[in-house]
Amino acid sequence: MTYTINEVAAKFGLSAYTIRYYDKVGILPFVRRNRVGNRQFDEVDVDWLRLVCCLKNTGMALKDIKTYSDLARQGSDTGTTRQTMLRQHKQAVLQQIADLQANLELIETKIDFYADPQNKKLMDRLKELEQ
Amino acid sequence: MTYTINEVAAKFGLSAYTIRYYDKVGILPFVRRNRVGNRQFDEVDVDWLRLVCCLKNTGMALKDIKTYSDLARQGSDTGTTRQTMLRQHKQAVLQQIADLQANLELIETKIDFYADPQNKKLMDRLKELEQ
DNA sequence: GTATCACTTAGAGTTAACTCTAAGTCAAGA
DNA sequence: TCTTGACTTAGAGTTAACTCTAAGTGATAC
Repeated sequence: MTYTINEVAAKFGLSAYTIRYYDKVGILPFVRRNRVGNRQFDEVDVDWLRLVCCLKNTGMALKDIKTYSDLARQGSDTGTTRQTMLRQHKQAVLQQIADLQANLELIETKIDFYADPQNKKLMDRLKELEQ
Repeated sequence: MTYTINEVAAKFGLSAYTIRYYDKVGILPFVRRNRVGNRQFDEVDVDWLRLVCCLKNTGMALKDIKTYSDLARQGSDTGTTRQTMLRQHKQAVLQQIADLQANLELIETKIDFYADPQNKKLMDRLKELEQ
């Protein structure tokens, strides 16, 4: 089973432009072409793109995904280097989650603040300045 | 107690350029100036900037933070509207955390994949193509 | 009094990540 | 055969969020 560029784009909620852009910057190293020259994505390519999207959606910059892709293109000798990259990225993701949870507390505090009518005056900086 | 632009920049890990940019786009609506015209941040401004950073760091676009700021500038009548914005943003943040946790699983799977020497061949797409 | 320093402004430049346009190729259907 | 549709490319344009430059002001240090 193979997929066209529009099929994989739909599968991952991306545009065909984006997929071509990813190919252009070199993070889709294995995608082959049919006789006409159109990209033909197989299951391995789809799995690869899933990982690319995962790394992108967890905040990895495309230039770092490129580094990772270049290692993959070099073959299995780079396995431990790739693993190290993912381990470090995992820590970054854990940190992101912790940061989001900390920020969530401030957002919740602020929501509660608006719920209390006693705070009406504090919601209005200009009134404060008049005094 | 008041702070200069460089002091608040340091406090929040931003550059003075960024603070001026935030002021320019209108998300620091209450900051006053001293006789010379320099920005003078008081505790309320610092609290406001803390919230701005919180919203920015949880993925709210500056144009939405601007909308929120404009509401704040209009006074306490907009309290419930602001609360609604924060409630919706809270849901978006919870979704982000859930998405990060889901992506984390794929990253962990991939780390484990690299840990198993049995997968050496699968790490090398080119070898696969030779067969 | 002059140099230095921290600030000011308007506006230009940068970067990442797309997003689109224009021109072209090929295959299938009427 | 002609048109339609899905793809191709190179390269230009867009957007968000800064980031910096140039020129200027006013207070303090020598």
